[in-house]
Amino acid sequence: MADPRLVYERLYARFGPQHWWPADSPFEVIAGALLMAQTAWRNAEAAIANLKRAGLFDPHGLAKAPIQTIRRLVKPAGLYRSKPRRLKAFCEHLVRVADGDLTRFFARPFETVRAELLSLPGVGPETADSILLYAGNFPTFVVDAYTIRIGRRLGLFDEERYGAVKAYFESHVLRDLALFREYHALFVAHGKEICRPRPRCEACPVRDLCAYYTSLVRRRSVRHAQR
DNA sequence: ACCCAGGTGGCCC
DNA sequence: GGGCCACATGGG
Repeated sequence: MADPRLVYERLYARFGPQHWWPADSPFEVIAGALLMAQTAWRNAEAAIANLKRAGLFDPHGLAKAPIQTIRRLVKPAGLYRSKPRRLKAFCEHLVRVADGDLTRFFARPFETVRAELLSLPGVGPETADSILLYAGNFPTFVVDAYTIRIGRRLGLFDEERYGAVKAYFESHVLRDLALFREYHALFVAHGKEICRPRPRCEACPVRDLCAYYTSLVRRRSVRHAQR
């Protein structure tokens, strides 16, 4: 079975450092995480740009702004009936518990912050962990659709449940902030370019480790032999 | 004209 | 716990 540390080395060698999360402040990481769900990143990016242009890109401002105003600005991110409310709800919460100060917000025990995030609307496990890892500097492993697809195809695990996949990486990879950040980012890079719904295995840097590819080749050679 | 994207919540069994 | 579905936009 493939070693997840070796997979990391290969992906890093192929794709290089990803400089993730793509944002210039912790608050932008959070806004991005909330607006990104089920949407191409460029659309979440456009929504953030609109908020910035409108001078409405800060916790206090968004906590006070009318939902209609936020809706108009974040429209390119889609799901406009839920995302504006999620963004506003987070900001209201942040203002309430930490006067809008993210440093204070994160200066509490990991489990406390994680449970709080999960209680907010639109914040599920992936969004919560992304925020904790990339904005809060907590070494917690982020699992997304790419992580599950790639891990399953490689044969690392046969699991789809968020907690189970997260536990797999946290027990098989050294718990390190920079490493966890880079690993997740590399999964996304690999998933976007290679390990897609229709995979491009010819260009895959880990295909020799991959259970999916191995069985693909086996089927192919059987068919060839039958001719 | 489809299919897809770095999910989440609601509802049912 | 699992299975299914709606949600909305913009790009391939």
